[in-house]
Amino acid sequence: MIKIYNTLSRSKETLKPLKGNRVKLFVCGPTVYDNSHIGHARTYISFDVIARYLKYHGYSVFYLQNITDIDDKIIKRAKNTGTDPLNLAREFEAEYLKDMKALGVENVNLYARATEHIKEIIAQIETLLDKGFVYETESGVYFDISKCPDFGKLSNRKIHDLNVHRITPNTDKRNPEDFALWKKKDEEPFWDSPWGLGRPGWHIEDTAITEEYFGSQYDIHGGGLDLIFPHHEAEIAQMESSSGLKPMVRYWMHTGFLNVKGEKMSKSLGNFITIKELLKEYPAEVFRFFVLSTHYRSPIDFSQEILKQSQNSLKRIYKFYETINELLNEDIPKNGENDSLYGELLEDARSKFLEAMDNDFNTPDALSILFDFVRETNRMLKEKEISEESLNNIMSFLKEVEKILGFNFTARSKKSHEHLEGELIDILIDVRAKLRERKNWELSDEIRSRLRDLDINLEDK
RNA sequence: GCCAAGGUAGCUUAGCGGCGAAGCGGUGGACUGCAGAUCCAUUACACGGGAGUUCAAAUCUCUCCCUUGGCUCCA
Repeated sequence: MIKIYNTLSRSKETLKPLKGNRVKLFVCGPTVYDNSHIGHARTYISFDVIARYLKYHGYSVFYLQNITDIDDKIIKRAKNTGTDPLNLAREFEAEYLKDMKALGVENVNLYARATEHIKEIIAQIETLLDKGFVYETESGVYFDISKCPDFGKLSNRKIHDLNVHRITPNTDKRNPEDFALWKKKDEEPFWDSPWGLGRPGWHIEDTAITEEYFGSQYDIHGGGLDLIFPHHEAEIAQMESSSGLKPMVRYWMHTGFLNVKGEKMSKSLGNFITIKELLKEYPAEVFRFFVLSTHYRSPIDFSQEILKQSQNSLKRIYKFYETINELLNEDIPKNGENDSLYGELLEDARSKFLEAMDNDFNTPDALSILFDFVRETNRMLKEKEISEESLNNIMSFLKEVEKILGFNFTARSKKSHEHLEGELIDILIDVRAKLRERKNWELSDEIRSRLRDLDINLEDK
């Protein structure tokens, strides 16, 4: 039984999908006007593991993500760089997908672009107009928040609390809190609509897209903590008003921020590190470990030092994998008298590991159980002979773990043996040079002749 | 002002009513020709301050302090 912390109820609830074992998961995707930073990566890695675990648990997951490819920021950036907004969006969408691939985020079934769902967006706005929840002005179409008494239920806000504004509200709205569904624009990029040329507001694309692929009600909606208000609040207002069905989403999940020196990492603060920059210095799995060593809802503070710690911690698990792997290549008995001892240890670890994951995807807890298992097994290996069967069982558990958490122990072992040839030869050459300095001709000649056997010819000047 | 998240050993974090947690780091030891890995031990008076509830509180209540975020675009 999986428990999920639901932002809406502020408590953990047992996951019960709307239909059988099918889970419809939607996570807000990026606005593609620039390279993504590691704060975004934190969120997408978190949901990657969530999707992985749901699948492991036997759910059939439809993981949908939108791509915001039309937006003021995109247009502004395009203007500044003298490019076409939609081309710019395509370019950074490709970069985003590359970044995700590099991070091992690979469980999204469908990416849906806002600009390819203009028809659905318009249809939804029309429904809302017919039902009287929205109104048209000279500048666009707006949602009338006063028609939606439970607006604010996700962020625990009352409409009358929303009277502090740091920017001057657009004056042709009825209430300052009303938000745009359609912005009338006579400048490209624009689309034709019943209200003239223009482009969609930010919130409407998500509900139009989810309605198209999921229907008006679905299981899980995720995103960063910063989207709760106003974005997700607006989504609820749009979808529940348009369909008349509540709730639009059964479980709202929000990831905590990634901070740097206690401050939120964000584009506007300029304190961000892009995913590409990060991956130049550290392997993706180190960052993944760093993300998973904190619960997805907690804030996480980024620094080089902590990443170094993560790297060391992860090494411990990798070493353990290698130990098991090496033992498997040795000549050992198929079965042994200690099988039940090893089996007990393993089953205990496995059930606790899964229990931790069941509990709102508590990856730090799960990792700590894994470390316990590593230590205890290492200890037992020193004293009790292990059999092939026990080793195989441990190995299959490690494979489960790597699949759930998205690590790749095997590839890592391989990687360390690739592209190594040249460097190994350099070492031999260096050592041989030192031997020759000491006039140890016998050993240096042996190195040369054995390399020649491998078709590698060294010629001394 | 209003909402939200957080303050747990040197560091990063689990735990969220009752057996003094995990990893990293430090120190000592075992094993090694040496190193590494591994194991053992140890280091850590652990729970922001104060009051209360309870047989029992890091865990519940109240209050105060500190940090961060949202109320504007934001994963």
